[in-house]
Amino acid sequence: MTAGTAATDTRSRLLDTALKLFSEHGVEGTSLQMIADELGVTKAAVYYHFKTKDEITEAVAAPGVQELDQIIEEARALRSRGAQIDHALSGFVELIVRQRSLLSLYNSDPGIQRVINRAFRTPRGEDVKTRMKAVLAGENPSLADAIAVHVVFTGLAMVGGAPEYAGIDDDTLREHLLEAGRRLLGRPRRKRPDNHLPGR
Amino acid sequence: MTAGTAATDTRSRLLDTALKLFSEHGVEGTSLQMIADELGVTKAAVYYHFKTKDEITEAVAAPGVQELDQIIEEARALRSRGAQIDHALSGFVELIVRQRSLLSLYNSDPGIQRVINRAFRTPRGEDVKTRMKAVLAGENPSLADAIAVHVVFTGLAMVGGAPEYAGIDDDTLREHLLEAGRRLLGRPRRKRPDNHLPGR
DNA sequence: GTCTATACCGCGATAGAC
DNA sequence: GTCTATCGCGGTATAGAC
Repeated sequence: MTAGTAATDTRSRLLDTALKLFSEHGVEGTSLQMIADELGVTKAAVYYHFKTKDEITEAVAAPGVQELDQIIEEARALRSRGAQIDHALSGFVELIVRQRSLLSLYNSDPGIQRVINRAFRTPRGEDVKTRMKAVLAGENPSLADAIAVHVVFTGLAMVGGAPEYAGIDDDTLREHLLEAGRRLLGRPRRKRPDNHLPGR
Repeated sequence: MTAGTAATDTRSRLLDTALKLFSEHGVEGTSLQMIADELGVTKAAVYYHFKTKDEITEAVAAPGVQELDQIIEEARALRSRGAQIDHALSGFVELIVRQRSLLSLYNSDPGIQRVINRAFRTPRGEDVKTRMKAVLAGENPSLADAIAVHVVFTGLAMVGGAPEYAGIDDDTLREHLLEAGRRLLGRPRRKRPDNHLPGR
Protein backbone atom coordinates (compact mmCIF):
# COMPACT_ATOMS: atom_id res chain seq x y z
CA MET A 1 0.00 0.00 0.00
CA THR A 2 2.95 2.33 0.05
CA ALA A 3 5.66 1.08 -2.30
CA GLY A 4 5.43 4.50 -3.74
CA THR A 5 4.97 6.53 -6.89
CA ALA A 6 7.61 9.15 -7.66
CA ALA A 7 5.34 11.72 -6.01
CA THR A 8 5.09 9.92 -2.68
CA ASP A 9 8.83 9.48 -2.80
CA THR A 10 9.46 13.17 -3.51
CA ARG A 11 7.01 14.08 -0.79
CA SER A 12 8.72 12.02 1.87
CA ARG A 13 12.19 13.10 0.74
CA LEU A 14 10.92 16.65 1.01
CA LEU A 15 9.77 16.15 4.60
CA ASP A 16 13.09 14.55 5.58
CA THR A 17 14.96 17.46 4.04
CA ALA A 18 12.67 20.00 5.70
CA LEU A 19 13.15 18.45 9.16
CA LYS A 20 16.91 18.47 8.73
CA LEU A 21 16.98 22.12 7.62
CA PHE A 22 14.44 23.17 10.27
CA SER A 23 16.69 21.70 12.96
CA GLU A 24 19.72 23.55 11.63
CA HIS A 25 18.26 26.95 10.83
CA GLY A 26 14.84 27.01 12.47
CA VAL A 27 11.57 27.04 10.55
CA GLU A 28 11.61 30.73 9.70
CA GLY A 29 15.32 30.59 8.96
CA THR A 30 14.70 27.92 6.32
CA SER A 31 13.58 29.17 2.91
CA LEU A 32 11.65 27.13 0.38
CA GLN A 33 14.58 27.83 -1.92
CA MET A 34 16.93 25.93 0.41
CA ILE A 35 14.58 22.95 0.46
CA ALA A 36 14.16 23.07 -3.32
CA ASP A 37 17.92 23.33 -3.90
CA GLU A 38 18.62 20.37 -1.62
CA LEU A 39 16.09 18.33 -3.59
CA GLY A 40 17.31 19.57 -6.97
CA VAL A 41 14.00 21.12 -8.00
CA THR A 42 12.57 24.63 -8.14
CA LYS A 43 10.60 26.47 -5.50
CA ALA A 44 7.40 26.05 -7.50
CA ALA A 45 7.86 22.28 -7.60
CA VAL A 46 7.81 22.28 -3.81
CA TYR A 47 4.56 24.21 -4.00
CA TYR A 48 3.03 21.39 -5.99
CA HIS A 49 3.33 19.04 -3.04
CA PHE A 50 2.39 21.54 -0.33
CA LYS A 51 0.23 24.61 -0.76
CA THR A 52 1.99 26.64 1.97
CA LYS A 53 5.10 26.58 4.09
CA ASP A 54 2.86 26.12 7.14
CA GLU A 55 1.55 22.93 5.56
CA ILE A 56 5.11 21.58 5.31
CA THR A 57 5.75 22.56 8.92
CA GLU A 58 2.54 20.83 9.97
CA ALA A 59 3.45 17.65 8.09
CA VAL A 60 6.89 17.63 9.72
CA ALA A 61 5.40 18.04 13.18
CA ALA A 62 2.47 15.65 12.80
CA PRO A 63 4.05 12.23 13.52
CA GLY A 64 5.49 13.34 16.86
CA VAL A 65 2.28 15.01 17.93
CA GLN A 66 0.30 11.88 17.07
CA GLU A 67 2.64 9.64 19.05
CA LEU A 68 2.51 11.96 22.04
CA ASP A 69 -1.24 11.90 21.87
CA GLN A 70 -1.30 8.11 21.86
CA ILE A 71 1.06 7.89 24.83
CA ILE A 72 -1.14 10.28 26.78
CA GLU A 73 -4.25 8.22 26.14
CA GLU A 74 -2.52 4.99 27.10
CA ALA A 75 -1.29 6.60 30.32
CA ARG A 76 -4.71 7.95 31.21
CA ALA A 77 -6.17 4.45 30.88
CA LEU A 78 -3.93 3.14 33.67
CA ARG A 79 -5.31 2.89 37.20
CA SER A 80 -2.61 4.09 39.58
CA ARG A 81 -1.08 7.55 39.44
CA GLY A 82 2.39 6.02 39.62
CA ALA A 83 1.77 3.82 36.60
CA GLN A 84 0.38 6.79 34.66
CA ILE A 85 3.46 8.86 35.35
CA ASP A 86 5.80 5.99 34.58
CA HIS A 87 4.14 5.27 31.26
CA ALA A 88 3.91 8.91 30.19
CA LEU A 89 7.50 9.62 31.15
CA SER A 90 8.99 6.53 29.53
CA GLY A 91 6.91 7.00 26.39
CA PHE A 92 7.97 10.63 26.17
CA VAL A 93 11.63 9.73 26.63
CA GLU A 94 11.36 6.95 24.06
CA LEU A 95 9.99 9.43 21.53
CA ILE A 96 12.75 11.92 22.30
CA VAL A 97 15.43 9.29 21.81
CA ARG A 98 13.97 7.94 18.60
CA GLN A 99 13.34 11.32 16.97
CA ARG A 100 16.06 13.38 18.65
CA SER A 101 15.79 16.76 16.93
CA LEU A 102 12.03 16.70 16.37
CA LEU A 103 10.92 17.01 19.99
CA SER A 104 13.39 19.77 20.70
CA LEU A 105 11.99 21.68 17.74
CA TYR A 106 8.60 21.65 19.48
CA ASN A 107 10.08 23.65 22.35
CA SER A 108 12.81 25.61 20.64
CA ASP A 109 11.22 27.06 17.55
CA PRO A 110 8.53 29.73 17.56
CA GLY A 111 7.63 28.88 13.96
CA ILE A 112 6.75 25.25 14.63
CA GLN A 113 5.03 26.11 17.90
CA ARG A 114 2.70 28.51 16.14
CA VAL A 115 1.72 25.81 13.66
CA ILE A 116 1.29 23.10 16.30
CA ASN A 117 -0.91 25.26 18.50
CA ARG A 118 -3.08 26.17 15.54
CA ALA A 119 -3.27 22.82 13.76
CA PHE A 120 -3.32 20.24 16.55
CA ARG A 121 -5.77 21.53 19.09
CA THR A 122 -7.50 18.37 17.95
CA PRO A 123 -8.47 15.75 18.74
CA ARG A 124 -9.20 16.45 22.39
CA GLY A 125 -9.56 20.19 22.87
CA GLU A 126 -6.37 21.15 24.62
CA ASP A 127 -2.98 21.07 22.95
CA VAL A 128 -0.67 18.08 23.39
CA LYS A 129 1.86 19.82 25.58
CA THR A 130 -0.75 20.89 28.11
CA ARG A 131 -2.30 17.44 28.18
CA MET A 132 1.06 15.72 28.64
CA LYS A 133 1.91 18.03 31.51
CA ALA A 134 -1.50 17.35 33.05
CA VAL A 135 -0.86 13.58 33.04
CA LEU A 136 2.55 14.04 34.64
CA ALA A 137 1.40 16.55 37.26
CA GLY A 138 -2.04 15.14 38.06
CA GLU A 139 -5.21 17.14 38.72
CA ASN A 140 -4.90 20.43 40.58
CA PRO A 141 -1.15 20.09 41.08
CA SER A 142 0.70 22.32 43.50
CA LEU A 143 2.68 25.12 41.93
CA ALA A 144 5.89 23.31 42.84
CA ASP A 145 4.77 20.17 41.01
CA ALA A 146 3.54 22.09 37.98
CA ILE A 147 6.89 23.84 37.70
CA ALA A 148 8.90 20.66 38.18
CA VAL A 149 6.89 19.01 35.41
CA HIS A 150 7.43 22.00 33.16
CA VAL A 151 11.17 21.84 33.75
CA VAL A 152 11.26 18.12 33.01
CA PHE A 153 9.10 18.38 29.93
CA THR A 154 11.09 21.14 28.26
CA GLY A 155 14.50 20.14 29.58
CA LEU A 156 14.30 16.52 28.49
CA ALA A 157 13.02 17.41 25.03
CA MET A 158 15.87 19.86 24.49
CA VAL A 159 18.52 17.23 25.26
CA GLY A 160 17.35 15.22 22.26
CA GLY A 161 18.24 18.06 19.91
CA ALA A 162 21.52 19.01 21.61
CA PRO A 163 24.49 18.29 19.31
CA GLU A 164 26.62 17.35 22.35
CA TYR A 165 24.66 14.13 22.75
CA ALA A 166 24.09 13.31 19.08
CA GLY A 167 26.77 10.61 19.29
CA ILE A 168 25.31 8.84 22.34
CA ASP A 169 23.56 5.57 21.53
CA ASP A 170 19.84 5.24 22.10
CA ASP A 171 19.92 2.90 25.10
CA THR A 172 22.37 5.03 27.08
CA LEU A 173 20.58 8.27 26.33
CA ARG A 174 17.19 6.80 27.21
CA GLU A 175 18.50 5.53 30.53
CA HIS A 176 19.94 8.89 31.57
CA LEU A 177 16.89 10.86 30.47
CA LEU A 178 14.63 8.52 32.45
CA GLU A 179 16.84 8.84 35.51
CA ALA A 180 16.80 12.65 35.33
CA GLY A 181 13.07 12.70 34.78
CA ARG A 182 12.31 10.36 37.66
CA ARG A 183 14.53 12.27 40.03
CA LEU A 184 12.83 15.56 39.25
CA LEU A 185 9.36 14.06 39.44
CA GLY A 186 10.14 12.46 42.78
CA ARG A 187 9.65 8.90 41.51
CA PRO A 188 11.67 6.12 43.14
CA ARG A 189 14.54 4.62 41.15
CA ARG A 190 13.12 1.74 39.20
CA LYS A 191 14.40 -1.80 38.91
CA ARG A 192 12.71 -3.07 35.78
CA PRO A 193 11.91 -0.44 33.17
CA ASP A 194 8.44 -0.21 31.64
CA ASN A 195 9.71 -1.14 28.20
CA HIS A 196 7.92 0.82 25.58
CA LEU A 197 9.03 -1.25 22.64
CA PRO A 198 8.60 -4.77 24.07
CA GLY A 199 10.43 -6.82 21.47
CA ARG A 200 13.50 -4.73 20.82
CA MET B 1 24.96 61.37 32.75
CA THR B 2 21.96 59.76 31.15
CA ALA B 3 18.94 62.03 31.44
CA GLY B 4 18.78 61.49 27.79
CA THR B 5 18.65 62.98 24.36
CA ALA B 6 15.73 61.95 22.20
CA ALA B 7 18.06 59.47 20.54
CA THR B 8 19.02 57.55 23.68
CA ASP B 9 15.38 57.48 24.63
CA THR B 10 14.30 56.16 21.24
CA ARG B 11 17.08 53.61 21.35
CA SER B 12 16.06 52.18 24.70
CA ARG B 13 12.37 52.25 23.84
CA LEU B 14 13.31 50.41 20.68
CA LEU B 15 15.09 47.65 22.62
CA ASP B 16 12.15 47.25 25.03
CA THR B 17 9.76 46.98 22.09
CA ALA B 18 12.05 44.53 20.30
CA LEU B 19 12.31 42.25 23.34
CA LYS B 20 8.54 42.24 23.74
CA LEU B 21 7.94 41.41 20.07
CA PHE B 22 10.75 38.84 19.98
CA SER B 23 9.14 37.02 22.89
CA GLU B 24 5.77 36.99 21.17
CA HIS B 25 6.72 36.17 17.60
CA GLY B 26 10.35 35.04 17.74
CA VAL B 27 13.22 37.00 16.26
CA GLU B 28 12.68 35.93 12.68
CA GLY B 29 8.94 36.30 13.07
CA THR B 30 9.38 39.95 14.03
CA SER B 31 9.84 42.41 11.17
CA LEU B 32 11.50 45.81 11.42
CA GLN B 33 8.17 47.15 10.24
CA MET B 34 6.43 45.81 13.36
CA ILE B 35 9.01 47.44 15.59
CA ALA B 36 8.77 50.72 13.68
CA ASP B 37 4.96 50.74 13.79
CA GLU B 38 4.92 50.09 17.54
CA LEU B 39 7.27 53.06 18.01
CA GLY B 40 5.42 55.30 15.58
CA VAL B 41 8.37 55.81 13.27
CA THR B 42 9.46 54.45 9.90
CA LYS B 43 11.56 51.40 9.16
CA ALA B 44 14.45 53.65 8.11
CA ALA B 45 14.40 55.40 11.47
CA VAL B 46 15.00 52.05 13.14
CA TYR B 47 17.79 51.51 10.68
CA TYR B 48 19.39 54.75 11.85
CA HIS B 49 19.86 53.43 15.39
CA PHE B 50 20.99 49.95 14.37
CA LYS B 51 22.70 49.08 11.14
CA THR B 52 21.27 45.56 10.94
CA LYS B 53 18.57 43.43 12.54
CA ASP B 54 21.32 41.24 13.99
CA GLU B 55 22.66 44.30 15.81
CA ILE B 56 19.26 44.82 17.44
CA THR B 57 19.14 41.16 18.40
CA GLU B 58 22.61 41.40 19.87
CA ALA B 59 21.73 44.50 21.89
CA VAL B 60 18.62 42.77 23.24
CA ALA B 61 20.61 39.71 24.28
CA ALA B 62 23.66 41.51 25.69
CA PRO B 63 22.56 42.40 29.25
CA GLY B 64 21.58 38.84 30.11
CA VAL B 65 24.75 37.40 28.64
CA GLN B 66 26.86 39.86 30.61
CA GLU B 67 25.11 39.03 33.87
CA LEU B 68 25.48 35.32 33.27
CA ASP B 69 29.16 35.84 32.62
CA GLN B 70 29.58 37.71 35.89
CA ILE B 71 27.76 35.03 37.87
CA ILE B 72 30.01 32.37 36.35
CA GLU B 73 33.18 34.24 37.32
CA GLU B 74 31.91 34.81 40.85
CA ALA B 75 31.10 31.13 41.19
CA ARG B 76 34.45 30.00 39.88
CA ALA B 77 36.18 32.14 42.50
CA LEU B 78 34.56 30.15 45.32
CA ARG B 79 36.52 27.32 46.97
CA SER B 80 34.13 24.43 47.48
CA ARG B 81 32.26 22.73 44.66
CA GLY B 82 29.06 22.97 46.67
CA ALA B 83 29.38 26.73 47.03
CA GLN B 84 30.15 27.10 43.34
CA ILE B 85 27.04 25.20 42.35
CA ASP B 86 24.89 27.05 44.88
CA HIS B 87 26.05 30.43 43.67
CA ALA B 88 25.75 29.61 39.97
CA LEU B 89 22.30 28.09 40.40
CA SER B 90 20.88 30.86 42.56
CA GLY B 91 22.36 33.55 40.33
CA PHE B 92 20.92 31.87 37.27
CA VAL B 93 17.49 31.56 38.86
CA GLU B 94 17.61 35.17 40.03
CA LEU B 95 18.31 36.29 36.45
CA ILE B 96 15.48 34.13 35.09
CA VAL B 97 13.02 35.59 37.59
CA ARG B 98 14.07 39.17 37.01
CA GLN B 99 14.09 39.01 33.20
CA ARG B 100 11.47 36.29 32.66
CA SER B 101 11.15 36.13 28.89
CA LEU B 102 14.76 37.00 28.05
CA LEU B 103 16.41 33.83 29.31
CA SER B 104 13.83 31.61 27.66
CA LEU B 105 14.54 33.37 24.38
CA TYR B 106 18.15 32.20 24.65
CA ASN B 107 16.98 28.59 24.52
CA SER B 108 13.84 28.85 22.47
CA ASP B 109 14.74 30.99 19.49
CA PRO B 110 17.10 29.90 16.72
CA GLY B 111 17.50 33.53 15.61
CA ILE B 112 18.81 34.81 18.93
CA GLN B 113 20.96 31.72 19.46
CA ARG B 114 22.72 32.30 16.15
CA VAL B 115 23.55 35.85 17.16
CA ILE B 116 24.66 34.94 20.69
CA ASN B 117 26.98 32.19 19.48
CA ARG B 118 28.52 34.51 16.93
CA ALA B 119 28.77 37.72 18.97
CA PHE B 120 29.50 36.59 22.52
CA ARG B 121 32.21 33.98 22.20
CA THR B 122 34.00 36.73 24.15
CA PRO B 123 35.31 37.41 26.64
CA ARG B 124 36.58 33.96 27.63
CA GLY B 125 36.68 31.75 24.55
CA GLU B 126 33.72 29.42 25.04
CA ASP B 127 30.14 30.60 24.89
CA VAL B 128 28.26 31.45 28.07
CA LYS B 129 25.94 28.46 28.01
CA THR B 130 28.82 26.00 27.84
CA ARG B 131 30.69 27.78 30.61
CA MET B 132 27.64 27.89 32.86
CA LYS B 133 27.04 24.20 32.36
CA ALA B 134 30.72 23.53 33.12
CA VAL B 135 30.44 25.31 36.48
CA LEU B 136 27.30 23.37 37.39
CA ALA B 137 28.63 19.98 36.27
CA GLY B 138 32.27 20.31 37.30
CA GLU B 139 35.29 19.07 35.35
CA ASN B 140 34.96 15.82 33.43
CA PRO B 141 31.40 15.19 34.57
CA SER B 142 29.76 11.82 34.09
CA LEU B 143 27.29 11.63 31.23
CA ALA B 144 24.48 11.40 33.76
CA ASP B 145 25.58 14.63 35.44
CA ALA B 146 26.10 16.45 32.15
CA ILE B 147 22.60 15.52 31.04
CA ALA B 148 21.02 16.46 34.36
CA VAL B 149 22.70 19.86 34.15
CA HIS B 150 21.52 20.30 30.59
CA VAL B 151 17.95 19.50 31.62
CA VAL B 152 18.11 21.96 34.52
CA PHE B 153 19.68 24.72 32.49
CA THR B 154 17.20 24.61 29.63
CA GLY B 155 14.17 23.62 31.69
CA LEU B 156 14.53 26.38 34.28
CA ALA B 157 15.13 29.05 31.67
CA MET B 158 12.01 28.05 29.75
CA VAL B 159 9.78 28.39 32.83
CA GLY B 160 10.63 32.10 32.96
CA GLY B 161 9.11 32.66 29.55
CA ALA B 162 6.09 30.42 30.05
CA PRO B 163 2.86 32.46 30.08
CA GLU B 164 1.35 30.08 32.68
CA TYR B 165 3.64 31.52 35.34
CA ALA B 166 3.68 35.15 34.23
CA GLY B 167 1.35 36.04 37.11
CA ILE B 168 3.44 34.38 39.84
CA ASP B 169 5.34 36.85 42.01
CA ASP B 170 9.14 36.88 41.95
CA ASP B 171 9.76 35.41 45.40
CA THR B 172 7.48 32.43 44.89
CA LEU B 173 8.81 31.66 41.44
CA ARG B 174 12.42 31.94 42.59
CA GLU B 175 11.80 29.55 45.45
CA HIS B 176 10.22 26.89 43.25
CA LEU B 177 12.86 27.16 40.54
CA LEU B 178 15.62 26.80 43.11
CA GLU B 179 13.92 23.80 44.65
CA ALA B 180 13.56 22.09 41.26
CA GLY B 181 17.15 22.89 40.34
CA ARG B 182 18.58 21.61 43.60
CA ARG B 183 16.60 18.41 43.43
CA LEU B 184 17.82 17.63 39.92
CA LEU B 185 21.41 18.53 40.73
CA GLY B 186 21.34 16.34 43.82
CA ARG B 187 21.95 19.23 46.23
CA PRO B 188 20.50 19.00 49.75
CA ARG B 189 17.53 21.17 50.55
CA ARG B 190 18.89 24.41 51.89
CA LYS B 191 17.90 26.27 55.02
CA ARG B 192 19.16 29.77 54.38
CA PRO B 193 19.27 30.85 50.72
CA ASP B 194 22.40 32.41 49.21
CA ASN B 195 20.69 35.73 48.64
CA HIS B 196 21.82 37.24 45.43
CA LEU B 197 20.45 40.71 46.00
CA PRO B 198 21.32 41.22 49.66
CA GLY B 199 19.33 44.34 50.40
CA ARG B 200 16.07 43.66 48.73
C1' DG C 1 22.13 64.34 14.78
C1' DT C 2 17.48 62.45 13.87
C1' DC C 3 14.39 61.08 10.84
C1' DT C 4 11.56 60.36 5.88
C1' DA C 5 11.31 58.88 1.01
C1' DT C 6 12.54 55.68 -2.02
C1' DA C 7 14.67 51.94 -4.29
C1' DC C 8 16.93 46.99 -4.36
C1' DC C 9 16.86 42.15 -3.89
C1' DG C 10 15.46 37.70 -1.70
C1' DC C 11 11.40 35.18 0.10
C1' DG C 12 6.55 33.20 0.29
C1' DA C 13 2.93 32.72 -2.77
C1' DT C 14 -0.02 32.48 -7.22
C1' DA C 15 -1.05 31.75 -12.25
C1' DG C 16 -0.26 29.54 -16.21
C1' DA C 17 2.91 27.21 -19.97
C1' DC C 18 4.96 22.71 -21.05
C1' DG D 1 4.57 17.01 -12.14
C1' DT D 2 7.64 20.52 -12.96
C1' DC D 3 9.00 25.10 -14.70
C1' DT D 4 8.78 30.49 -15.88
C1' DA D 5 6.90 34.76 -14.66
C1' DT D 6 5.16 37.80 -11.49
C1' DC D 7 3.45 40.02 -7.12
C1' DG D 8 3.83 41.93 -2.23
C1' DC D 9 6.56 41.95 1.89
C1' DG D 10 10.97 41.88 4.53
C1' DG D 11 15.88 43.30 5.39
C1' DT D 12 19.16 46.47 3.56
C1' DA D 13 20.88 50.75 1.70
C1' DT D 14 21.30 55.66 0.24
C1' DA D 15 19.86 60.56 -0.47
C1' DG D 16 18.27 64.17 1.53
C1' DA D 17 14.74 67.07 4.71
C1' DC D 18 14.93 69.37 9.19
